[in-house]
Amino acid sequence: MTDVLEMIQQHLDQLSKSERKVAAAILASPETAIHTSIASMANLADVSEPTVNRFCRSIQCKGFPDFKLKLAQSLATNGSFVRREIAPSDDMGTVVEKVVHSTISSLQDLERQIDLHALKLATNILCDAERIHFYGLGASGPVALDALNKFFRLGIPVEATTDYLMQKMTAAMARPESAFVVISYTGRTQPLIEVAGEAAANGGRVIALTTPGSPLSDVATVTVGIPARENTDLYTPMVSRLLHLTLIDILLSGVTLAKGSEVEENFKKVKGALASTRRLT
Amino acid sequence: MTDVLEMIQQHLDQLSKSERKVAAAILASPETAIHTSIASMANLADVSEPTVNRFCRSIQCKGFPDFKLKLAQSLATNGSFVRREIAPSDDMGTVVEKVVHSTISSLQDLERQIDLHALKLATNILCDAERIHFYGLGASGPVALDALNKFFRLGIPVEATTDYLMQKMTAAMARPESAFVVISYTGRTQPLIEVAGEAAANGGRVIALTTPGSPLSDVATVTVGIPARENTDLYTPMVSRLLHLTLIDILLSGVTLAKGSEVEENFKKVKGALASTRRLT
DNA sequence: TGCTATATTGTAATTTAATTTCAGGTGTCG
DNA sequence: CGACACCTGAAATTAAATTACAATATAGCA
Repeated sequence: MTDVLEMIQQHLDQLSKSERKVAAAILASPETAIHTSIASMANLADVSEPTVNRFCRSIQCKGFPDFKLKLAQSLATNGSFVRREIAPSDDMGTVVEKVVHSTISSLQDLERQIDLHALKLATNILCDAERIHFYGLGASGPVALDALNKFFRLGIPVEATTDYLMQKMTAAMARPESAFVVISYTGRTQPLIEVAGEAAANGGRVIALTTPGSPLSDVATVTVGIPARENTDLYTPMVSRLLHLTLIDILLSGVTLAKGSEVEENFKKVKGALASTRRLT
Repeated sequence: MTDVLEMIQQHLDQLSKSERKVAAAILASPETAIHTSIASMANLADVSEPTVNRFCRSIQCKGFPDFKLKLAQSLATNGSFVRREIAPSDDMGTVVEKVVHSTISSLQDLERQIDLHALKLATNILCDAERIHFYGLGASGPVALDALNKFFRLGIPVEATTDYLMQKMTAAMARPESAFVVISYTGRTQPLIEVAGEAAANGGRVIALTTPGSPLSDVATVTVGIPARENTDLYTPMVSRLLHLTLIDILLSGVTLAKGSEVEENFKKVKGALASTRRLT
């Protein structure tokens, strides 16, 4: 489902002056927009009724009623998961609710904002790679290790390096057949930028799992990620890893699909190997 | 917000015969109901237009348009996050959507099914602990390491052990002031059950992040987790770590709240230390 | 069984809302 | 400065929803 509010933002520059007035009025209070007729909507935006109608058409709706419907839907989906700070007075149930909802909200942001083209590029690089390196420092270290756990099932050599010196050494040996997935939430961690740059300079394909437009992003072949959210609150749960893990899930799913049957038997082998470590009762 | 579909079910016995026909038609395919006029709706239900209108009034709506709006909203909130398997024909956008929605759906399950009492107990154990150990093997290893990254800010000794022998050794030295967080999705990994049992036998407090009722759960002081979901699909993204990371977020939030101001300054120190590794441009 | 009272339903009229048409205006570019 | 394209809104048209009312069915009761 395509979100209407998003649609408005996207088409904002393609709208005429009066149509923009309508957009502004709706963005100012979407809740009211749902419950008013086209006439009062025209009043609120200080334009004529046909203009409101044209506005609806401009953002890919059949008409005003259709627009109201779509708006109601997107408010229903977006409104239910909000990011709220945890307060000292919260009980356990509230903490659970706030953490989970914040996480869901971030995932929704991810879905909306992710660059599909970049994702496709990254998938292609990973598919073609003869060897994959995952780099992470600090909080992103475990993310790299997790990626290792998932990707080694592809049946090609995969490494996760969380040690700066090891990263330097492996980056020095980069070749065009090597893919490097460099993980950093802010994309401003100096040592990581350095090794990513070296890997790229030596011919390696570098996929940055980071904030687009960040210094790390600049040295990478392709950047996969969404803008970092300012995070001033002490109690704010750290959703960055969650997002990166999900991105890695997405990349793995994409690669698995592309590689098809040759990978499936690897999955089965791994499942078999694990079975013997399990206790049934 | 009161759900319309729910409303229909509730008022079903208070509706007249023809109105029930309308209800049936709508429940049969709510999606169509949104996009049709009152006239065609009357046709579908084989009743007259005013009857459709009366039906809307009976279920606490102002009229047919209002009903359509409410219906659209409740469909948007309830139906939108479903777990769907990834198919070879999916394009990148669909893969993203399916992975993200599956993840969100799992998080919603977590919110609904989590045992708040167990969570509170676990938080208390962690608050009282003088030392915290995180144990994980295989895919849960990175989760343990991630927990380390988050919890060391509490200012007490924290360790993450992903090596079976190291786990055996540290478990042997367990004391009542030590808390052990043992992470396993299925709760059936034999070596982990063993070390968790040893830690408990030596007097340690053992928090199991795993499936309730599993063998690991049996040896633990308290179990935090939700039932494992059968996972037969090859392409199904692995959401278990996501859930465990979120649970750790929740635990940390709980402990941070309980400890209050003494922890806050630690957070600030950590932020300061990281700042110097960042590049601003 | 047959009658009345009440509730239910549909037809037609009315009202309301949304859309289209068209004319007047505004800005732009040669 | 004039011609063209493009906004914009007034008025007309069309479509949709609602109301009023009449017809029909249904239940209760003698």
